[in-house]
Amino acid sequence: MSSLKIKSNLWIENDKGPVMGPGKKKLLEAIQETGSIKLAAIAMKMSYRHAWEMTNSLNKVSAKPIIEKVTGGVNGGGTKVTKEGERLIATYEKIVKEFEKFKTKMNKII
Amino acid sequence: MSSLKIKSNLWIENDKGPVMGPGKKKLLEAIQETGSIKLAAIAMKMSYRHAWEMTNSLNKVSAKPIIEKVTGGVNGGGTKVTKEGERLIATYEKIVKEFEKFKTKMNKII
DNA sequence: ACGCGTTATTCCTTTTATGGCATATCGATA
DNA sequence: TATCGATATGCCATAAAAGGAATAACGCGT
Repeated sequence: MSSLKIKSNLWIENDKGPVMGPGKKKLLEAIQETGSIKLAAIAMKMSYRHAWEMTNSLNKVSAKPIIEKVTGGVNGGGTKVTKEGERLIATYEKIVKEFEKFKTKMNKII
Repeated sequence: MSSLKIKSNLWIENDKGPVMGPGKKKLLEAIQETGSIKLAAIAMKMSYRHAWEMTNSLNKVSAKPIIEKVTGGVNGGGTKVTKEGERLIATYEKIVKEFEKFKTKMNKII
């Protein structure tokens, strides 16, 4: 046992680029709760611009839409996470959980 | 089985900061082969400055020296990887190898 | 004391990332 | 058609990272 610790960034990619990581996961969850990118951004204390760019890259990268955006209309519109998006979040959570186990195991041998 | 793939950066830290990652590992190996930071930098096609900063941060971060540098003297000096450095490289390799297994396993379930 | 080749460090330019701000766009509703 | 609130997007200022070039420092051997 030493003071050394394994660290990592972990994310999911497809052939078009990164699909899910810790930042996008949190943002999607905030969107699920608030129903809009704007409110999610406020809740996460990030700029709308940043949040929007994350959602934009999400839909660029995925064949099936991860979020559904409505522009205009009642209340100006809003954003929802699709079933596919929920599935992605769950998959990512699963991987992160397993990775935590892996790190615990490996930290014992270094 | 999908087209999704797990990606990651993996490195080792102690309380002072990052100690070993893919870039530092390659640089240390090049230093082992060449005996100097300068030649290692040339071999890796990176600037001496960049290579030097990496070695500098290595010794800042580690209690036991990872590399030994000699300034001046015959042939101008040189740099060697210590036993501690070799141990670190080996540890990192071990972790990366195990992590590759982990990724293979996880990629089957996503 | 000088030359040599390497490490060590400074300075300044270029590039890239970050972020705010303003504004256009959109579409149901009144 | 005017309003409203959210999405969509461009512009520019600033910050931070990266990089190159030049040069100082070092110490053994001659």
